Amino acid sequence: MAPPGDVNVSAVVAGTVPERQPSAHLPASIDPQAIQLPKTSESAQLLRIRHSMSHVLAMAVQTLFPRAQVTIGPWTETGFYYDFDNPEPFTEADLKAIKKEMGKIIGRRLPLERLEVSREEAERRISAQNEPYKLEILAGLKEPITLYTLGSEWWDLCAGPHVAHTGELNPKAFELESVAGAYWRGDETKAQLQRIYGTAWETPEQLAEHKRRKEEALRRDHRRLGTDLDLFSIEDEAGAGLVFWHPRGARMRLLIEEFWREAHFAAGYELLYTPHVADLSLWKTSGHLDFYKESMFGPMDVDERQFQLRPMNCPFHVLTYANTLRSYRELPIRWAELGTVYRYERPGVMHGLMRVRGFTQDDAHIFCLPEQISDEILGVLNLTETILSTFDFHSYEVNLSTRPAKSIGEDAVWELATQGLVDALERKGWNYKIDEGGGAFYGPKIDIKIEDAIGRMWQCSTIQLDFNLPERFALEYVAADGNRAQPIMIHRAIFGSLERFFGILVENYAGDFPFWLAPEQVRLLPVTDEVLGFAESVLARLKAAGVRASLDRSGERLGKLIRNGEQQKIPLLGVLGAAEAESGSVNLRSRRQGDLGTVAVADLIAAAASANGQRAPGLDLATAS
RNA sequence: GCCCUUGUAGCUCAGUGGUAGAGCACUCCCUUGGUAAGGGAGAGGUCACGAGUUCAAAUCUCGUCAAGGGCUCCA
Repeated sequence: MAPPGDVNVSAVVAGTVPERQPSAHLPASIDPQAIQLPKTSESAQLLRIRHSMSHVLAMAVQTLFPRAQVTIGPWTETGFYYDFDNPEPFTEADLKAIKKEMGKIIGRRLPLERLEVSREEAERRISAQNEPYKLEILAGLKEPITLYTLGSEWWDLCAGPHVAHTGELNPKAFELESVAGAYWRGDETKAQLQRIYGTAWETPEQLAEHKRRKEEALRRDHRRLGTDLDLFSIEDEAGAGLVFWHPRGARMRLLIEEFWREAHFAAGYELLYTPHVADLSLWKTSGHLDFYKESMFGPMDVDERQFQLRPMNCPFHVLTYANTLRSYRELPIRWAELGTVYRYERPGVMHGLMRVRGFTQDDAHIFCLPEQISDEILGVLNLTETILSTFDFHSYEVNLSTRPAKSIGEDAVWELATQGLVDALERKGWNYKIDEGGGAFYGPKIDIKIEDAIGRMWQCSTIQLDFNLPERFALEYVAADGNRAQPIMIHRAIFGSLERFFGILVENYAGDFPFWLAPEQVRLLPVTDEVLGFAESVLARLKAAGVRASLDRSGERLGKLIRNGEQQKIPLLGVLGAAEAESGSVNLRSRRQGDLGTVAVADLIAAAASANGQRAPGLDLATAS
C-alpha cells in the first residue's frame, strides 16, 4: 500500500489529492509493498511464462488423466488457468500430483515450437486426437492457424507467444491454487468444465510476495474483521445474505449515516422515508415485474391484494413526486433516502457484506428540467467527492456509458442528456472513459470506481438518467407556458449499498478506523483498582462530551489491557495510574500517532470532541487547549 | 443454480467406527501489577440439520441448510 497522500493517479483516475497528515505511526502491519510485482500486461517475459505454464499444465493433466479433453487456457493478472472436460472432477488432492508432473515437464527443458498449418491440416490433427472443443475453437479462428508443440509428444492450438523451452520456467515460482467449475464459453447452458487455477512468476521471490499479498487481503477480509471486531454477523437461522449489525458496527453505520445526512442537507436535498412493501401493481407500472422479476422476492398475499417486498426505491419516490401537481419553479427536486431493499440472489453468490439479499441504498432521485441536467450532475459529482474523500478515497475511475442499441426515448433527449453528463464531467475536470453503447436502455449513466488502500477498485457510485419511469408513471410539471411537461429523472447513489460500502471501509482501513469513525474511540486502562474511582469520573466526562469511551474493568495487568486494546484496534488507550489520578491527567497511547504522553483530562476531552466535530483521523492535542 | 472444498465450545482448530479435546475468550479465587499474554480453579458442545448403515456414528452413505474458492448472474 502506498502511504495515504501518495496517491497513484493513472490516466483514467480522477480526483483530488489533498495534503494529508503524515501517517508514519500507522501500525507496521498496515504497511506495504516491499516488492513491486510485474504485471502480465507489462512484462513480455511474464506473459510468455504464463502462457507456456498453462500448456505445461494441460500436458501434465493429459498425462495423468488421459481422458481429459482440453479447451482454453489463458493467462490472468497473477497467473493462468486451464479448463478441461474430464469425466471425473478434479479434487484439490489431484493438484499435488499435477504439480509434480508439471515439475517433471519443466525439468526436461522441452522446446516449445511454433508451427503454422493449414486449416485442413489442423483439422486432421485435432480429429486424430478426439478433441471436440479444440475443433470448435478452430472453427472460430482466422488464418494463419498456429499451433505450439511442447516437446515431441504434446501440442495445442495457440497464438503464443511462449518461452523457447520449459527450462525458462522456474519450478519454484509457480503454484496450483484451486479447482473450480466453469462453463464452456462462459455459458451456463453449456458443458460444465473443470478449471485449474495457477499462479506463476519469474522468480521465487515474486511468488513469495504474491502469497504475502494474498495473506494481506485475507488479513483485511471484512468477514474476518467483522467477527474479530464484533461489527456484524450473518445468522444461519435467519437466512443467507441477511445482515445483523452488532452494536459496534451499528455505531459506525450511524456515524456514516449522520455524515451522509448532513452532507445531503448541505447540498440541497430533502429526505424521504417510504415503505418496504407495497402493492404489486406498482412494480407492474414501473416495469420491474417484466425485466427484474428474477431478482425480486416472491409476492405475498395480504387481504385480497398482492404485496411486494421492494427491490428498488425509485417507484416510491416517483409516487411521492406525483402526489401533487408540480411547477417548474419547484425544480430541481432532490430527494434522498437510505432505502432498504431486498433482492433475490441465487444461492452460492452471496459474499459477506459485498453481495447480500437485504441492503440499504443511499438512494436519491433528482427531478429536473432538461436544461438543469449539467448543473445537477455536477452537484452530484461534487457531493460524491465530498463524501468519498471523507473516507480517504481520493482516487477514482470514471466511466460514462452512452446509448445502447436497444433503448427507449427520442434521439434529441438522449443527445441532450449525454451532453449534460459530458458537460458536468468536463466542468468537474475529471478524466473519464466512454463506454460506447454501455448505458441502460432507459438512459445514459456515469459509474465511479474507488481505489482502496491496497490498490483494488470498487464500483460504488452510480448516476443514471432515466427516461423510462417518468414516462411509465406519467410524471409531469407545469411549465412556464402553462403546458404540462415531463421532468428528467436522475437516479444516483454514492455508497451504492451501505452494507457493501461498510465492507469496503473495513478492508480499506484493515479495521484500523480513523478516530472519528471508530466504534470505541478511547479505552481507559486503570493500572490498579485504586484508581477505578478516578477512571469512572474520566469516563463520565468523556461520554458527556460525546466521546465514545469505555473503561476496562477486567482487573488484568496493564500489559494485558494494552494487548487487548491493541488487538481490538482501539484508536486511543488511556493509561490511568496513581500519578495520573494525582494530576487529573491521562497517559495516552495512540494507535496511529504513537505515544502522545500525559495530557490533562480536560485537554483530552477537548481534543477528542474537536476531532469528532471535524471527522479527523486522530487527535490534535496542540490546538486543543 | 453449477463444480470443488468445508461445517466439532463464543473464536481458532485437533480428533477416521468404541466415554467429546486443546489454546484463546468467559466465570470465580489468588495476585494490585506502569505500556502487547501473572497464577490457579470452573463452566461451556444434540460434533450444522434430517434420514440411513452398524451392536456402536463427530467419524461411513444419502439428503437439506450454510460457509469458502470459482463459474454463471448482478436490466
